[in-house]
Amino acid sequence: MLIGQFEGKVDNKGRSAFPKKFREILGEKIIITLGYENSLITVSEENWKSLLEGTEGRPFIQSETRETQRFLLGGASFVELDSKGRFIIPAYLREFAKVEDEIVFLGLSRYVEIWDKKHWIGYRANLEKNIDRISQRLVDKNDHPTEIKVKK
Amino acid sequence: MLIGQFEGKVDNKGRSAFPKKFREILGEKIIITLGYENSLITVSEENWKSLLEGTEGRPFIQSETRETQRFLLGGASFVELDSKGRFIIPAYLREFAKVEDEIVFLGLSRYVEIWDKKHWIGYRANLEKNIDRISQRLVDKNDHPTEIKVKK
DNA sequence: GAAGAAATGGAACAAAGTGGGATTTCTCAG
DNA sequence: CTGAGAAATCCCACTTTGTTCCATTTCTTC
Repeated sequence: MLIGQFEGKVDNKGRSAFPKKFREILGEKIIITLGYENSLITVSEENWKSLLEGTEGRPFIQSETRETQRFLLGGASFVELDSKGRFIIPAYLREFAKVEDEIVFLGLSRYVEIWDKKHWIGYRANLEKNIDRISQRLVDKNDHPTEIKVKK
Repeated sequence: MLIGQFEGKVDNKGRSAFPKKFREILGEKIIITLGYENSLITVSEENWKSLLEGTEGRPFIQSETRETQRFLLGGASFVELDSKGRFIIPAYLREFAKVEDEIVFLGLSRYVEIWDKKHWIGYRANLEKNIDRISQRLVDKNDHPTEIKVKK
């Protein structure tokens, strides 16, 4: 299970070392794509493929299909770790996540999020301030099943 | 499978270099035609026909069928890459896609979309609003215990 | 504190991208 | 039918980028 938080950095060639602990679980071949709040998501190849099932073979003349595919396929990249466990974050993803120098790897059960460190610190500060309220809402929601289906 | 996105440019002779990764999959002879949202579609000869599925075999009396086919078929061009992997986007397609200087190649499984960079950035900003909905599926799927594939 | 493993940074090498110029082809006018 | 001009194509060389490998430093463990 992927848990914990590790810091890393991106060198001047865009290279970044994947934390050892995570590497053992995710494998050498990983998929990196756009995530929430301008973070990046990395998942194993297997998990990625299982997500794609059901999106393939759909008529591309439907606009919904096109949008989903542009996001899932056009936004994702297949990366391999080098012999030292390093990989290159594609330029457009670095741009998206506003990655500069220092980054943070977050183990979230089955996947790993990558954040720009400054961005993460700012986000976390906000999160900690509001965690009581957010958790409370989560509890409230779970106590009222009828409200769960509300998804923005 | 064609995934990821790459940036490219059109030189002063109208030439563009097709990204290496895509070239290896598509081959040297490609078909380029009008796409949706003012993008361009490039596809290998083999996949061209399967791409048209969904538009064929429908009653010809439907004007939508005729129009969709005129759009896709009538706008198609056959292009070959030069020894350096470069090709020329036909003038009418450059006009259609409002291609100026910088372009973006999007790998979408069986075909590649080409966008004017500025146009893509604008479109993507809108697309990112859907990130929540789609990313949630990626994460949800990974959290379902029944689907976990146990790794060493 | 020493030995081994891992992380980091840099240098060297290879590959791909870019631009310019020369040659060929095409078109249109004389 | 022929020649000039423009456009397209080909080819070569330079620049930039990406990749691999190696050496040094840092961290762990015994």
